[in-house]
Amino acid sequence: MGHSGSTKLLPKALPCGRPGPVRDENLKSSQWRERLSAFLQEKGLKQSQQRVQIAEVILESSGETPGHFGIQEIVRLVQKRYPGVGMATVYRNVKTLCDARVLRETLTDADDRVVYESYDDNHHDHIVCLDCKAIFEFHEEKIESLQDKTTASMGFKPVRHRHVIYAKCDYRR
Amino acid sequence: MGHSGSTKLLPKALPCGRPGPVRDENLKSSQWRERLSAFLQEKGLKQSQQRVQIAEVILESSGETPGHFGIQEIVRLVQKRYPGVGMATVYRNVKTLCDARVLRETLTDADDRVVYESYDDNHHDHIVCLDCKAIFEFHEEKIESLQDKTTASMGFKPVRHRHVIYAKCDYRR
DNA sequence: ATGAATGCAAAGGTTTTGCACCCCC
DNA sequence: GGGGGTGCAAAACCTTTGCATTCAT
Repeated sequence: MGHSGSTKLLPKALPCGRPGPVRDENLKSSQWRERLSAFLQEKGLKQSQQRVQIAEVILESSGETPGHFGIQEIVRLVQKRYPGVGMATVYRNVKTLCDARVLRETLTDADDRVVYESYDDNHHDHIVCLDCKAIFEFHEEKIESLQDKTTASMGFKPVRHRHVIYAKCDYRR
Repeated sequence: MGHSGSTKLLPKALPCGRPGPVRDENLKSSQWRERLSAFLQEKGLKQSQQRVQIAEVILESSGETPGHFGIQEIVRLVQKRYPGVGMATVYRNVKTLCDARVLRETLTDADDRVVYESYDDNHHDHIVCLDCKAIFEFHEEKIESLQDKTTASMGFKPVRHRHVIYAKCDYRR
């Protein structure tokens, strides 16, 4: 469908009336294609049609929950647009796309499932709306630094973290 | 084994030399038994042997990783001490025990698996050691309040959160 | 040409379900 | 006695693997 290298996904209204989550950090079409291409070349892997198609579906699907997908959801979307692509291929390639830093495996949603999102060079954490399941992003530098401080004080070097806030929506009531 | 209603689990040293995680907030034997009993009564559920046995195994297993278990691990431990208890029973009851606030479903570990821990009336978050997989707990009030502030500023009411820091251990090097 | 990638189907693993039997209340 | 609970086995799911075939280089 009419997906250009859309960087900005429109904040379509949610059922509760709130503007949908905005994600304007999505890699541009040119960016991820190049990044993927370079990665595959470097690793001596092949640039198969399917790999690109899978990335396309995830990174350039407009509507819906912008940018956050479970694997089964990805399988469905891919097979809808490109029937014939096998499930195993999707599973194998989602991993590859993560290695290529085109996708990122991220928070587990309210039901503890792994979710994939467009790789974002800027770190962010998530707020999950318990009313409508939409996933929002936030970044609070003060939390980040307190976190590092706390970790260090316990004798650890922080590597990565997962900070998800599950919340109710003010709009709903 | 010699498990009394041990409240304090000894900080057995980890492979890296660090004292193991301490958890002195475990519900005392009398506490959880009472809490479970009350819950079951209130809900019109029955006080089956298995329910108590499962809780016992989880809440009063000394040694090992104090207080943090995956379901399969729970199944194994329960069946070791009480052979004959069916797997389905364990699955069903772990859920019940969570409802009863005797257990809590908590962070997903480094491999994104759900982990259960003794219900703790005081909130805490987790640091997972990427070197030895041990799970530590922390609580930083300043992070908590910033978190609430951020959530509110985005128009949400925080309900719960999951904050896990994956880190490398200073002891190891 | 040739090694990688794919699609399919089978295997593996985990969690849920259906049902006859059992046992708390 | 009756309704929830249990154990077992089957079913449902989800993810990985093996292998013959196809494809990119």
